[in-house]
Amino acid sequence: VMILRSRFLDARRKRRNFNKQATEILNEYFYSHLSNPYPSEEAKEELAKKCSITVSQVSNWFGNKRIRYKKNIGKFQEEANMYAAKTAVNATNVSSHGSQANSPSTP
Amino acid sequence: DISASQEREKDAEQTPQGKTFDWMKVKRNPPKTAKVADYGMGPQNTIRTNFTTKQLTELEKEFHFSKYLTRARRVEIAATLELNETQVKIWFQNRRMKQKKREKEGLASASSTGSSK
DNA sequence: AGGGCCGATCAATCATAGGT
DNA sequence: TACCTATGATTGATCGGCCC
Repeated sequence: VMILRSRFLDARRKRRNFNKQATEILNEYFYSHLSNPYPSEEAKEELAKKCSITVSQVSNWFGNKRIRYKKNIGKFQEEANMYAAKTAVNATNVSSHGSQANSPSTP
Repeated sequence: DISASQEREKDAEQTPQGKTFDWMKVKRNPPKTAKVADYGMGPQNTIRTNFTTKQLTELEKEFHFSKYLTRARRVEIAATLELNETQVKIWFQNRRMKQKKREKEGLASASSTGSSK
C-alpha cells in the first residue's frame, strides 16, 4: 500500500508552465465566454495553434480552470474583471465555424 | 435554442461582480463503487479507487491481448483482480480513450505542411 | 428495456514550478 | 533552505448520446 506511488512517476514530472502570452490568450477566451467556457473542438484547435500547445493541453487548461474557478470564485474575481475589461468583443454564436481569426498579435 | 443567445452577450462585457452560471453549479454524484460499508464509517467514503500496481499491470497485459472485453473475460479479470466488473469495464474504456489520444498526438509531430525547421 | 461504447468532463491528486 | 501556493497532467468515475 505504500509502493503504489510508482503509479505515476512518468510524464507530469517535468511540467513547464505555458508562455505568458499563451496564458493570456486562454484567459481571454475563458473570461469572454464565462457563461459557457466550453470551447468546441474547432475552437480548441485554434487556441492550440495560437498558443503553440496541443489540443489536449488546451482541454486540460480549461478543465483545470473551470474546476478551480468554481471552487473559489472570489479568488478569480480580480482576474475576471481584468480580462472582462480587456475584452470587448467575443464570439458570435455556436454552430458554424467562428470564421477566421484576426492577425496573430506581433511575433 | 433561443434562450442561449441572450446571456452570451454579456460574458465579459460587464459581469458586475461575478455571476454564477450553471456550469459553476454542476456537481457529480459520488462514485457508486468502492465502499467501506463495513463498520459504521463516519466520513463519506466513496473514494476514488486506487488500483494497485499489480492490478494495473494485469489490466495492461489484458489490454494488449484485446482492446475489448467479452462478458466472460470481464468476469474472469474482475475476479482475479478483486475488482467490480464495472471497474474493469470502465478501465478498459478509459484505456481505449487514452490509446486514442496518444495515437492522435503521436501522429502530430511530423506530417503537416513541413512545419518550421 | 437494457447494456456497452464514445467523447467530454469532473474531481481529486500528484509532482513540480514559482514566490516569500 | 523551508514552506506554501499556482499550475499542468493523470485518471477512476460520471453524464448525456447513440447504437444495437
